Amino acid sequence: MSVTPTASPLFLRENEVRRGVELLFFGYTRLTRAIDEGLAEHGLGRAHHRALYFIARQPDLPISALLKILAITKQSLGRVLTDLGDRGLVETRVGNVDRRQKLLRLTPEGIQFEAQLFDALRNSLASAYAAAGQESVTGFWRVLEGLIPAEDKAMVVALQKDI
Amino acid sequence: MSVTPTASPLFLRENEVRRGVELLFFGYTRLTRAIDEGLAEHGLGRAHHRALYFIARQPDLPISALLKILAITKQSLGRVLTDLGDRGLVETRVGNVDRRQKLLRLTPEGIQFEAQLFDALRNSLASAYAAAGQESVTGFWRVLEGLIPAEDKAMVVALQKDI
DNA sequence: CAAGATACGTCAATATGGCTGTCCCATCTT
DNA sequence: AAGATGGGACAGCCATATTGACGTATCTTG
Repeated sequence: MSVTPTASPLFLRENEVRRGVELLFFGYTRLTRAIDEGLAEHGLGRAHHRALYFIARQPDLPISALLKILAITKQSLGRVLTDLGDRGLVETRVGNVDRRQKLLRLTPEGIQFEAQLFDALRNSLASAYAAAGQESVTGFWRVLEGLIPAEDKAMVVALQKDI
Repeated sequence: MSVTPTASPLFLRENEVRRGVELLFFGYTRLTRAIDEGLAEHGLGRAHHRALYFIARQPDLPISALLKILAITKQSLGRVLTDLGDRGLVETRVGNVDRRQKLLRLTPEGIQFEAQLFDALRNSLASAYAAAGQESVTGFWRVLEGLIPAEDKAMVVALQKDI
């Protein structure tokens, strides 16, 4: 420990914080752009991909769970799910434990389409992982986890528990 | 080196890739939410903040440079800059080397407002950094840098060179 | 100097993805 | 039987992005 008194690290890191803000902005937006072309082929947008992605991740997800994940309104999600249903990418079945629920899953075409989009994400992320090295990947995850508020963390962990 | 042949790491990391996709999604969206309240007080949105942020970062930025950073159209940026100008947060001056250019900078009110928004970002990011530790922060940066296409990297480096 | 390229502004039309508020129905819980 | 919950649907609105076309001032170059 240094003898020199230092101000709280929380208030001494403007440069590091700006760097993080900028890298997050560029990294996130560039990653999402990787799939725009594939989406446009089906006349879909990024909102559709987000739904598709999380349905692929947790088949038989109830609508209420997807609403929590995406943190948008029922109406906004409704339009997206209608589009995906119309294109035969997503289907619903009645919940077996609670018949009010509709459980979402991808159709075979939906599975194939999501996999195609995921390939683009994998190409981008895997090459970033490879360039940075495994220790960096761990750090990448740790920092991002720290950005997720405590009340949302359980949701994210649930997505990843069955990996 | 293992004797067992392994497939290319670029195609064996579905779990790691999905984890990255999800953490980036939640981390990025939660970080951006941290400033919504402050923006709403002025009737502004996230698009305004992005402009404000990069103008704060590089005073006397020409409009063309901001267009490249944000990667949106002139028309979209035009509205944002009009709003910021109307509220007295941003001002322009004619370029001294090239009189066609308009150099953007924040007014004193703009500087103060940007700093207020930045405080919220700093709180979120600094606590994530602190929880993860410095080695993690380095990894976080490295992976995100790997997500930025080569043709955009110079732009990001330019932002950070004067840190 | 004339011609073309560049920086910026602006008009009109359009798309996407969010929002609020309200109301409804089916089903589960108590 | 009453209330809570899961989901759907209506209407209207807002923020942010798009394309294409055109105009003007200024810089660069043959």
